[in-house]
Amino acid sequence: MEVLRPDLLRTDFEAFQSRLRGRRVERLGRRGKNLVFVLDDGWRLVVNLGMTGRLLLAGAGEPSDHPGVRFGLEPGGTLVYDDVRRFGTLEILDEEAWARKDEALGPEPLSRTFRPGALEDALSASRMPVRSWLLDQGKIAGVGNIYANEALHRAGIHPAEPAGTIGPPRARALHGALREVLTEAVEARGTTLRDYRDARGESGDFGPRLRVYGRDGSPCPRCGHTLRRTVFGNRSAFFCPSCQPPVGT
DNA sequence: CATACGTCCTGCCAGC
DNA sequence: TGCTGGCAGGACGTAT
Repeated sequence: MEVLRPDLLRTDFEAFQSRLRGRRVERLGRRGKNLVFVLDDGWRLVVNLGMTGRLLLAGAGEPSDHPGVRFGLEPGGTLVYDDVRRFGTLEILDEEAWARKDEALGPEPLSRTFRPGALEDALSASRMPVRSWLLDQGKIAGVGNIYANEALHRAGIHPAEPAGTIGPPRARALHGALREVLTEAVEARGTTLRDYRDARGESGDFGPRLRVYGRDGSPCPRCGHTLRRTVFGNRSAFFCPSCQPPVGT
């Protein structure tokens, strides 16, 4: 292993190396935006890609521009964690530490056990703008700014509307919209705005299917009104002023 | 406790 | 052509 960018590690460098060296990866998982490598001793390597992180198999696709950590694999090959902006993190957790992190995350939107009623109840307890609510990993796991905005457009909800005023019918619509957009995006292997690549170096194909994200000034694909952009919570929100009317109008 | 905002970091692109 | 300001997929710490 080679750590070129120690600031990516959330675990002390010595422990990071010694906990990984010689271990076998028993399985790979995902929880929210965290990639989980379960090791043969029960510890886990947990990777969060942040904005621009990628995991690449060296030699499989494009070369890594900004390698942060290189893992030598047995019997051969190299897995590279690459990240221009270095907002991503890598850490080694034991079962207990992983359980705590897991519990701090909200439900998985694509899980069978995620029911419309649960979303309805959770939303009703908050006064946050619903777009910010969707980005809060403790409330619902794995939803980022692209899919939060896309789901809200499909559900006809203004991104700045307080979560608590949405009410049962639209909460059910949002539940369906989230599952729909996430399922379609996964099938398309993700959205590549600029940097995202899968482990083979391939771009995702969902970009052309975005209806509002990054499309302010263009016509709404549903009604033709001009899409708008606004900023709150330090993040851009994109919406159709006609399909997603502000609360009270 | 819940919510709001600045910050971390680098690169790209529109506009002047 | 070259510079500058704004903006970017996330999440955390601090302030209120």
